[in-house]
Amino acid sequence: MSQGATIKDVAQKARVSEATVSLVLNNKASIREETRQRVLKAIQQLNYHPRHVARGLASRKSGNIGFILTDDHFSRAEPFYTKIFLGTEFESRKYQYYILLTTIPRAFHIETDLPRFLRDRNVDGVLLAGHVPTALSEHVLQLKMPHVFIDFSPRHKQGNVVMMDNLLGATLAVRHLIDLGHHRIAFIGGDITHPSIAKRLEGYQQALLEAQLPIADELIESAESDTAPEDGLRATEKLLSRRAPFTALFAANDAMAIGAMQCLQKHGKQIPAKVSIVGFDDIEAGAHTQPPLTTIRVDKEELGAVALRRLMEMIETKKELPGKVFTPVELVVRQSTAPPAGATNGKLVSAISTGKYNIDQG
Amino acid sequence: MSQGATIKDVAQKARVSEATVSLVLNNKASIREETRQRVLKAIQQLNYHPRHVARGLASRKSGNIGFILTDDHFSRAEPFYTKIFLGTEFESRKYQYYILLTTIPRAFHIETDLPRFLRDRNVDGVLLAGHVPTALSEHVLQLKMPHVFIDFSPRHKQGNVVMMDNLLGATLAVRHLIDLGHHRIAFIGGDITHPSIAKRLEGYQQALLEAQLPIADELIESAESDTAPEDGLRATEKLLSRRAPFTALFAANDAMAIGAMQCLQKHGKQIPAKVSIVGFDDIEAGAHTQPPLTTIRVDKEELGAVALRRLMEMIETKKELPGKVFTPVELVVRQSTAPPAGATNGKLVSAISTGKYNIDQG
DNA sequence: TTGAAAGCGCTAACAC
DNA sequence: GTGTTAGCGCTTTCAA
Repeated sequence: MSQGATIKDVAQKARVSEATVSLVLNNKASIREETRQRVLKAIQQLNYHPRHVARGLASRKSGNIGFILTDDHFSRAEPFYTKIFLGTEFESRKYQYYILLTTIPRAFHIETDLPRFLRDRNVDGVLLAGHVPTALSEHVLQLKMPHVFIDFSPRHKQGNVVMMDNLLGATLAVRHLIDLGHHRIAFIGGDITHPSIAKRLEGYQQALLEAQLPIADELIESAESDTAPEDGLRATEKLLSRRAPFTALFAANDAMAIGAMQCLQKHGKQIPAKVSIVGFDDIEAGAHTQPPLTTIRVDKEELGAVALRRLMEMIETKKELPGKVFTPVELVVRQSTAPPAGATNGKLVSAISTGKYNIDQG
Repeated sequence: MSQGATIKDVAQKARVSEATVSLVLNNKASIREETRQRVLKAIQQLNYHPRHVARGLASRKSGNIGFILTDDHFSRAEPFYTKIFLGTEFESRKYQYYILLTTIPRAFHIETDLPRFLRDRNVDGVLLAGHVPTALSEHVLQLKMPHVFIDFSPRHKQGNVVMMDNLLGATLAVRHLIDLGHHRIAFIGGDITHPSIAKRLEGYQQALLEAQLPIADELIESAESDTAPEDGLRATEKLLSRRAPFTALFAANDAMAIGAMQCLQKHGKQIPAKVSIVGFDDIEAGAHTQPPLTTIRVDKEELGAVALRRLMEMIETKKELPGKVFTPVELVVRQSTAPPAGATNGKLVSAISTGKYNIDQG
């Protein structure tokens, strides 16, 4: 266990004090270049690596970040949060920080399910990904521990949130349909109480307004309670039963879009010949549907990386970073969208990127 | 940061020395019950939680376990390794240990991609899940760091391995088909160099031998290089082209089984009326195929938990634990299997559990 | 059964 | 610029 050189060995070898080695290590004070080189050389020769725990104790920091999400989010088939985590973990390497990933049950009880690292004070800050229980987020606030919410915005709190740009994404999706020549564009979305879904509906409406197209209630179906393929299927079924014609459909996410495709195909409506479809999220399954799904791509790794950077900044400056950050989204055009039957002037559109991070749009 | 009671506060409040508090905490020496209670009470009153880093420095342990897997394994759509990790993380709580999850690229270079915690000595042991590069496993061996391989057995090393019971699982699958009355049972499997796949083929053969059925080469197709649905589809296509009749098919995993189903259905062979199919792994998609897939279930969380327990034992005893451990598997009967057309005496079979952990079978 | 004291390997004031 | 001196909050001998 105790194998490996310590700072003491380095100090001796370089004929300086331990303090100097520490200063070089953390390039704190200005050190004469010559001594710096001597220390660096000793470090290399001894293959010295600072012990993370020792550093933690002395600096009164743990050097760890907690990453919390509910177990169902994590073990879901679509590796959405997994990729966010990956982005976080990768970014954390630049800061010499470690990520402690833990899941909490969906039915969260604060007495039994509170992540240990919160009690142990074994993290300097936490990342909360996806929908987390209010009891937990309130506890974190109360601890006054630096934190960032990812892809979720708790009701009782503004700020410290990193999300994908739902509003812009939805707008891009619907604009794409409009550009193709569609006028009657339907929307399906479940769990409309979820802030992300609500924003996507808002984007849909906004794009229609922009184009001076009417917002027709009979083309909006958002009563389902979840956003799985089955919900998409049911929502589309309802839409069809209203007999209000539409040539395109924007689904609040790819999962629902896939359900919608099944429903439409069952009814003999070819995609995109009869109905164009756009989804949201760019999940893997969407690339393998027949036809492949046009969608809005979200950079999950970037979401995780941005959140970590903000958190590190908060930890270093000991200040809250006000505002939400929205990470870019982009339109990915595949084969599920085309000009409506009989259209004359559908513009040709290719993948559109979206500029940079927008702050505080929400 | 420095908020929170320390051992000193507890000692004062309980009118004992810090050493005594420590002893109570780790119930090391025999402490008089009365003092123990006094200490415990003080701990509660002060809501004391030992600082993880301080403990680590003093005990010369990090209190962390590293969990290493390749990034493609981790972000794969089927949350196989994710669930293994979940099992590990959950189990680690009992030991007051934290898991440091890190991914390595598939194209691993030891100079640039070696997990930091190995350099920092920030873990007391490591778990390596799935196929990991030889360069890495050799480095770990060389560090003499306690380690357990999960679902993978490096060529250069026996022991310290936890796997699902591939041999038994395959045997159960094929026995099930035999019990239903099948005699002509095909096998498809890709990447036969992978130890797990090889074991499954072995189990297939063993079950046939047991039942005194011939092992027919023309019913075995294992030339594909991977085990994805496409490979299953191709393998089945080859099988059919040989015109050797079969009434049942055992696929080396569910992914291939799904591909096989597509192929057979395309050729108008109804499942299970014309051909029965059994897969392996019990992935989620298998429950939603038409018909739902009979398969071999693997308890992924348990796999992770068992691996952690073994690792902890190695850390505590400072000894290697020789031998491989095989975690149980069970047959899950769904609708993709039935007696062959015209069968008279297919036994009715329900889910069969498999007894307990077998050591060193492989 | 308990306490005193040393020390784990590093950082952080404050001198010089 | 660099060294000295204290710790950080625990565990761990070794005595008593």
